[in-house]
Parts: sequence; C-alpha cells; structure tokens
Amino acid sequence: MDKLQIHIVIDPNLYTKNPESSDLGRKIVSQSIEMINELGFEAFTFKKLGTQIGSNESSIYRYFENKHMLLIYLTCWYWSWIEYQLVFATSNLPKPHDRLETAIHILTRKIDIDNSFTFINEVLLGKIIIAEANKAHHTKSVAAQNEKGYFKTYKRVVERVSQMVLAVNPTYEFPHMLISTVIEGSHQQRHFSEHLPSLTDTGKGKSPIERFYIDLVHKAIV
Amino acid sequence: MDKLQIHIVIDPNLYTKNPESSDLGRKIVSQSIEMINELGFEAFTFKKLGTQIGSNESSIYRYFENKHMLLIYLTCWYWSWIEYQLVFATSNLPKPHDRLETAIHILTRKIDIDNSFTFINEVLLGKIIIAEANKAHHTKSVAAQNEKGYFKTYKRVVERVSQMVLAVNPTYEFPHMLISTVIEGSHQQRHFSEHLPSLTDTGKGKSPIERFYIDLVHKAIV
DNA sequence: ATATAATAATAGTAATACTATTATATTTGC
DNA sequence: GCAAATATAATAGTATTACTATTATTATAT
Repeated sequence: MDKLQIHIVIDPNLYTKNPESSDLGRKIVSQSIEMINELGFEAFTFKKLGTQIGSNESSIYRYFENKHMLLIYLTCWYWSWIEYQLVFATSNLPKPHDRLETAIHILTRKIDIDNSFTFINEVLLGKIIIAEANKAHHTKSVAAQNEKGYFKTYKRVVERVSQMVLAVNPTYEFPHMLISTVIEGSHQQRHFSEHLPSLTDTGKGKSPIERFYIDLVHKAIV
Repeated sequence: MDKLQIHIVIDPNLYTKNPESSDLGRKIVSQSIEMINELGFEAFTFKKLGTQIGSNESSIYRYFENKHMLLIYLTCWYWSWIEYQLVFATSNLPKPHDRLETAIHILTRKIDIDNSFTFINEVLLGKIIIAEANKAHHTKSVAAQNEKGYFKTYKRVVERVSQMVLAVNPTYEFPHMLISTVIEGSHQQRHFSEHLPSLTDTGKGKSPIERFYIDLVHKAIV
C-alpha cells in the first residue's frame, strides 16, 4: 500500500525562499540536520554546509537569512510534526483520560522515524530539538520579531494538551505549567540520561521517562 | 549587627586566576553579570567587558580561559549559593515533609538579593542562569572536560533534595527526575512568564510557580 | 632600591557571519 | 528553438570575534 503523504506547512516568515521548492533547498534542510547533530549548532556554519552539499555559502543565504532562522525553521517543523501526531493519535479516543494519556505519551516518548516525510530525519531532528532548541528561545535579538511566529506551533501544542487536562479535571489550576513542564522536562531528561545519568532515574524498568511523566500528570490533576 | 560573611569556594579548575583575589577579578565577575544580562551571552565579549571596566581584553583572559568558562564559573557559583541556602534553611527542621517543602520553596522561588556576598548581584545572576545556563550544558566542545567539574554542584543539589524525597517516601521510584524536572521547570516557567506568558498560568493568585511545584511534588510522592 | 608580579597597550591571526558583484547554468513562456 | 527570467556558483571583500604573543608600564613586597 502507498504511504500516506502529508505535508507540513511552515510559516513563510521563517524562510527567505521555501526550501521545499527545490532540490538544493531540500538538501540544505536534510544535510543541516545531520551536520548540526555532528558538530553542534555553534560549530555549524553555512560555509561548512555549502561544502558538504557541493554548493556555495551564498546560495544557502537565499533560503535562510542566517543559521538561527534555519534552526527556528527546523524547530517549527518539529512542533508541527508533533502536533500532527497528537491530533492523529487522539482523534478517535472518546474518553478524556485516554486522550490525555496518549498525548503525554507522544510528548515524552523516544522519537522514531516517520516515513511520511521524505527528506527529514525525525530522529536526528529530535536530538537537535533536545540539545539545541533553547538556543532558539534564548537569543535576545531574534526574540523580538520572531517570537510570535516561531512559538506559534509550540504554543498550540501546549494549548491543545492543556485543554485535554481541563477535560479530565476542569478545576485544575495549572494546566499550561503542567504541560510545558512535561514537554521541557522530558526533553531535558532524555538529554541528561545520555550525558548526566545521575540527574535522572533511567535504568529503572522500561521507558522510565514516559512512566514518570504519565504518573506525574495523573497524580497532579486528580 | 554585623552581616554574616560567608565565602563560597569555587573549584579552581574553573578559572585561570582566582577572580576573588583582586579588584580587577571582582570587577570582571560583577560587571560580566550586568553585561550578560543586558546584551545576552552571544553578544557579550571580553572586549566589551574590558572597555566597560576600563581594562583590557587581554587582562580578562588571565582570569578566564574564555567566556564559556566565565559562564560556567557563574553557574557554579549560583548552585553553590543555592546549596548553601538549602542546607541553611533545612538544618533545624526535623520533619522530612517540612524539609522537603522548604527545599522546593528555595528551588522555585523568585530570587532575592543576598547581602552576604558583596560583589555578586544574585537577582541578575539568577536571570542569567534562567536565560543562558543551558548554553553551558549544551556546548559540545566544553562538555567533555568540564562537565564533571561544572555539574558537580548542580548534581549535589539534585542529590540532596532527592534524598529528602526519599525520606518522605522511600519507595518513590523517580526522585532524581522529579527534582531535576522541578528545578529546570521552575526556571523555564520564570522565563516564560516574562516572555511567553501563554505557556504558563501566571497571574493566578500569588506565587503560582512555587505553589504549582510544591503541589506537584506533594502529589507525586504520596 | 630592586625584583617580582599584575596589568595595560598594541598588534596580529584565523575564523565567522555575513554582503555584493559578476558569471554561468537552468527553466519557462511564447 | 530562442530570449527572458530565474537559480545557482564563484569570487572577493568587510566587520567582528575569539583568541595569542609581545612589550611596556605600574604597583607591591622584600
């Protein structure tokens, strides 16, 4: 059977020229994911990327204003992808409790490859989000203009799941804090479990991170 | 009455020359805190700092290998300071539950000035930790060598409070994840509440962040 | 008063993050 | 099939960064 081909639409403010519109553009995106993973975001440059994909630094600038915007583009893609999974996976669940548990599962689980999207390696992208995404948050200059556009998808994800929390318990006072804590926390835990295991309790049974957060949310809102 | 003067000792591996040993050194530390706040860590350079304190770029290099090490120094100072408060505030509390609640309070509360430490502005330093500290975590190059030294204090804080969790409930499975989630989460929430309020539930009553996390921990480990 | 250490001034380098200009392909419209 | 438009590549250049090295000056300690 044919694969379901879905298309994630990205806010045009995040790029100068749509990278999906050409071969070079797609190469820029897919190879940048690889390279940011290998080198880290600091050491990653458009010059190196150009060399890697057999193209020129200046050509990359026609797609993205700078490497920060590229990171924002990637982050935005990631959250749109998560949102899609969220909506898809919860669409047929009538019970609020099941819906919420499924949502938390999606937010906290280990990322797997999704063949619906050809030129993006979701596993590597997930690692970038975990390791580097706060750099997008915390850049003073970028903030002003792009905060709105960039955070739109992320906010929507938090909002959606917060609504699921309220569906389970309409009187719970802190749904947004709970969900953003879960999202950021689970990313942090995955990062720690690789680099600083003593800050986690990994190794305890299977999928401890998911179990921890599902348990946490459940107890919090009862 | 005289102020209690306490001295926070920092691992000598984190500096080339002890900044507390000279006037210039103290100026470097205190002014860097101001400047990183104003400019953000990216835009902050030793050259600018030198100009600001009427000294030379190259003189600053005699104290810190580079600006990343300075950030690590500051972060380390911060966690040592938190640890000191933690130990101090819980020292006379016999009941495990009170000890834990006090600890969570210290980890999540808004930072206030502490006159025991003359040349460091804790409020601004706290903002730096919230806004910029993950940059210290997530730099691939720095990681290898300095992770150990740098994370020592942070880990100790997590470990201490995790022990308090276990004192309340010895069977709780995820004490480290819980505490590191609380620490990172509360920082994130303070950042969001200033810049992206829709990701939080600020405005709901007084000290919502503290209340949220105290409630969360309490329910989690019951 | 001299030796030692700390700081400041100056200069220089390699790399980064771009911008601008021009040349060369490639696509598309007619 | 050819001109016009567009996309890409090559080259060069600039300001800034993150340093290092060298030398000069100042303060301090003995």
